[in-house]
Amino acid sequence: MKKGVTTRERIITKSAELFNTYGYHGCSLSDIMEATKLKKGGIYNHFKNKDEIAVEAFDYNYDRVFRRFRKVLAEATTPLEKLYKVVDAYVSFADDPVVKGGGCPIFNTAMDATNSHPQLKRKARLGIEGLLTYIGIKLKDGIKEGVFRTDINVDEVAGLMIMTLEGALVMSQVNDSKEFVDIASRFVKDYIKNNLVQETEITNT
Amino acid sequence: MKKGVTTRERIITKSAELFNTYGYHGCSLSDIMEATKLKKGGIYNHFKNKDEIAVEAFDYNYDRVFRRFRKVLAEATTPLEKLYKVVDAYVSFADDPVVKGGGCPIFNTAMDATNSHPQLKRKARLGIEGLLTYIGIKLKDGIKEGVFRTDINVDEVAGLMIMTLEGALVMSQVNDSKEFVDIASRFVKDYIKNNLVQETEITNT
Amino acid sequence: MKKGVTTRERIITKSAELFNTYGYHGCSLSDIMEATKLKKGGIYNHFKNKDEIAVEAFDYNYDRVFRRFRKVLAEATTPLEKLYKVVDAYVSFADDPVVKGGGCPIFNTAMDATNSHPQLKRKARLGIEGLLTYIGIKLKDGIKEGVFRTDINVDEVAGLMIMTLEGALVMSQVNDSKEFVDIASRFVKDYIKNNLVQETEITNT
Amino acid sequence: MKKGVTTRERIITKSAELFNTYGYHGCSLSDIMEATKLKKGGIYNHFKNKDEIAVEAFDYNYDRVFRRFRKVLAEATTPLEKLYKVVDAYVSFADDPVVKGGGCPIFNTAMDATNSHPQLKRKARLGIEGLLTYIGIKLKDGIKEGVFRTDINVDEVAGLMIMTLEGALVMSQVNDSKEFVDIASRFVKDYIKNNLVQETEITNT
DNA sequence: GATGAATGAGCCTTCATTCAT
DNA sequence: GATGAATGAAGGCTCATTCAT
Repeated sequence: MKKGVTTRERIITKSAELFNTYGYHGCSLSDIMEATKLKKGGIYNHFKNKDEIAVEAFDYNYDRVFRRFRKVLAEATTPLEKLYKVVDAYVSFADDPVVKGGGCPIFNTAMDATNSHPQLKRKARLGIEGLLTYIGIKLKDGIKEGVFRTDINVDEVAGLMIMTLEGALVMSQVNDSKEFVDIASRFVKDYIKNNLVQETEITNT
Repeated sequence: MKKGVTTRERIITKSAELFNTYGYHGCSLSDIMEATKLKKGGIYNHFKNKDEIAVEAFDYNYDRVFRRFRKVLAEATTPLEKLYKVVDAYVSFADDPVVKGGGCPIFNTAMDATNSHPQLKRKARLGIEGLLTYIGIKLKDGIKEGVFRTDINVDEVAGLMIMTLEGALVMSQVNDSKEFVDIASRFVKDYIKNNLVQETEITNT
Repeated sequence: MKKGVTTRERIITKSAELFNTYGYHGCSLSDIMEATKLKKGGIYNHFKNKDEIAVEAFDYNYDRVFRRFRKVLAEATTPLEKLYKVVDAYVSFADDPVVKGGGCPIFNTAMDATNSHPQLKRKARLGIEGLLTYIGIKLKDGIKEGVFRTDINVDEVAGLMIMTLEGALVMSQVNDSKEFVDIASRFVKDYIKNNLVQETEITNT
Repeated sequence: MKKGVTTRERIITKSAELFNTYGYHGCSLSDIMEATKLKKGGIYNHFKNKDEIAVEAFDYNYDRVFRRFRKVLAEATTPLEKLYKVVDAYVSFADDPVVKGGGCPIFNTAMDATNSHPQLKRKARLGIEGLLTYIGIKLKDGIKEGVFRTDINVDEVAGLMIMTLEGALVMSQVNDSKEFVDIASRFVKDYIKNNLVQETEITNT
């Protein structure tokens, strides 16, 4: 309450950045110590081990991702706008990272943990399911409202959007350029417009 | 002399697997020792440090990726077939990994090294450029032969194919299922058919 | 807090002996571990690396040298007595080493570090300057009090005393005998008596 | 015979420099490998271990010291000149080291080996005895020829000359200046003139 | 006579963790 | 709730040495 954030939160915040930047094995407790200005004991007072920190840091980063989505989608009103904004949110990851280290922390963790940290892998998997669900809901809403075609495979479309935009993020990160996210953004938006949107009016006229 | 080369290759082969599986920081020299049945000194007789191993391991994996592409594309004759086979090659990464640990080692390295290993990051970037170039050539060949539309943006299309398929690979890995690569495969192939291929017959009639 | 200081001091004390005995490269952290009954981590809690230990160990030994000087000179009252006692202090280095390993730690470090450890070399140089200054002060005091001749070159005389006595210490050490320090002692004392002391009586008569 | 020097000699020459520069523990076989452009095996063909190299390197350096003495004394004819030249030889160690690393290799080894390498310590002791004997002979020759006083203690004088000049060398090395050897040189020469030379003529007249 | 390949022990340093204070 | 002090294991790397070729 003192400074608005508890020590525990500070540890999570800082290590969330570190884990997203360097990965689980690339980030040591000394790094966390330095970042939090705490000593070993101070950290272990709040967490029983590094894994626990990593797991909570993931949760924190996961939350940040969805905060970003909600924030970017806030002003959108129609399902189409909302879906466009989902794309914009992904683009924003490149301009203004949700967390230091860049990219999408969910995807970053997925790659980092797949073969080395079952617990984090599981979290990452659930995280991606979360993304799928989130986008899925936007799609379903649009279908319900008659904006999107009724024959679209929601899971597939959501999956395609995610893989394209996430893949683009990685490529942009390693390339130090926004080029690929921009390409992905345009492509996905075109795809939405051309393949998801009901062409009722146009056809009818 | 023969033996030295063999040992060196064994070190590279084994550590290529280890680095692809656990990442640079997640794979220790002890791991390499165990995998190669060598002692530390034996390893350091062939490489001056861990970085050198990692770099050569990347080169090895990079080569494996393109060997796979060439192998899968071997029987394809037309540019369209070739492009389809590029997709199939990516799908094959999920069925039968080019290297232990799964996924695409170029992409894996990209994520692993982005914030922690400039040299590997550069290699990964060049690796992705290699992928872009490779697919770009297939596209250009198709355009030249009149199979693909002349107005396609080669770089963009190549980029889109890669980001989609690579993204799908990561999602499949963390999900322990081929689901997403299959979706990506179908999608990309449809895209090729519907958006890249010249619609000569239709036009002709 | 008390305990930490104690441990830190123990590390310095013990490694001061080891460095003086075996030199920087001849003394390993394992040696320090054994001497301090600490594990590596325990040592690195107090020092960031071997160099830092070596530097502080030098400071400690430097201090011991001057403590010895002060102790031996404590009872001396006149400048002449004091200068004699400086010689005695050097002799005492052979009988009862200021620090395990024997000789003069300042000189030992000088030789050990000259070509391999710039930081320690600098410390050793400053250490020798300290010796020169210390003896220089005794000489100047004697001059001021009219005991020593006014025309003596203080720096030269101090330098000559040091080089002779230090050289003798090394020779005695390698020879396992006090022979050379005794020779040096007698010589330097004669030199003081015959060349530094004002011959007032003779002149007066 | 090929290049005038055998491989064995090259190993000794190079490692003699290295040992004099860095000391026994500060010089590794890798350093010797690099300096000799040989591989491990190539070195171990000629020496059974590092100690053997170090011992022979010492002998080589010892020889170089006496070669220098002989060279500098070559033109001297009278015992007095010869003794002066002994001093000059020592001074030359500072201007033009007998062996890379500087100083007097005998003294350097003495300090390096005293507490850590009995075999080398013994060699260094014998080396210093050699210096004592060498200077002793010059003194005895001078006494025999009536140039030096008959009552001088040959061993003591030789010892004093050595400790002073060697001590000065160390101080000059750590100080990166010739200052102290010059002081020592002047002092020892004065001492020779004033205390060793027979004052027959002066007294007689 | 030289190299190449390998080893076991040791180097300095950092790791994650514990626990008394 | 935080620190200080300690640990055992492991990190990457170099050591001196051996021996088949």
